[in-house]
Amino acid sequence: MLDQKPKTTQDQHTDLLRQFHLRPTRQRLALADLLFNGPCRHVSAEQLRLETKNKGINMSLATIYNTLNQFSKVGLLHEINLDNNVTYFDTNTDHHHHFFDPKTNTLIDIPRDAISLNRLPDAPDGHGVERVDVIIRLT
Amino acid sequence: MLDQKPKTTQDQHTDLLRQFHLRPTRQRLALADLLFNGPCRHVSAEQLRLETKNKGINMSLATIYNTLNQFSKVGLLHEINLDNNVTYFDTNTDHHHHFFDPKTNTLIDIPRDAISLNRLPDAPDGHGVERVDVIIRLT
DNA sequence: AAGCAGTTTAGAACGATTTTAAACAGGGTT
DNA sequence: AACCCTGTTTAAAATCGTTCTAAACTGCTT
Repeated sequence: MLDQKPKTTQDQHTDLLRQFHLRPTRQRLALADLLFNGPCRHVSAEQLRLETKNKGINMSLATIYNTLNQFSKVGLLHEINLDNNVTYFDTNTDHHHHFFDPKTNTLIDIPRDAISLNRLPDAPDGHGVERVDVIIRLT
Repeated sequence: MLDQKPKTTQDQHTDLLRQFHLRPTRQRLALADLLFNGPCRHVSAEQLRLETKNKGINMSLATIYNTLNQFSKVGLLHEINLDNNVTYFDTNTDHHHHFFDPKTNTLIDIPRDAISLNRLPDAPDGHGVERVDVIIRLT
């Protein structure tokens, strides 16, 4: 009888990356680990650079940018831009909304059904609606 | 009997600037002319640089940035940030919403009452709601 | 006309992000 | 195992939008 090895989160991330035709490299797995274990996050490239550095993972900033952009392109992350012209990456890719605290540049998720949008205007001619984002700016 | 001179838009802009304790300089009046005559606009600093250039108005890019920031600070403009990490300035400072066409990086105003937001979540402890922005991303 | 504070300017500096071109590493093939 | 090909990573340079600097200038009051 063969031992059925339990699937580690590493293995899961490997599978995930392969699904999107991204090679499961050391760097991408390390970032997937930071991003997709635990609760949803809103992170910038710079924040991830610090986290990898603190964990002793060696990775260039360019790779972090490349990876975040690739993850976004395949739909594993969602880009968000705020006042400070820094791109944040949201690990929650469901349709949902945000509180935004401009003092701390912090985002807080709002589940989609916590806001009811009745009566939306028609999209201009030749366009459809891709997504509706509500940002509640806090004081 | 003295001739009552009609008030030019220049004069109006001069008054406007004085109201906010901004000296009506040549450069600020030129930008006010581009921004506040005609319909509402969503412009970037770079767009205004081109417009002034094309009109033969000499003005450094730094002045355009300074002026746009000052106008925003006193409430004559509203800043908006989109995907491309460029700051746009909205001459419509009423509370309203936007369509956004990511192909052309274009914003289209939506009057406030064209969208009805029922049921908003409570702001997190210690915070109030400053503003609610709805961005309808077009295809 | 004089003087002062506020304004403009060119250019340097800055921070976030992308590009470059060369080294490297998966993952198949033999 | 060694080999190869292509995709990936890398450090460094380049780019882009924006802000800062320090010197020149200009409204405005006296």
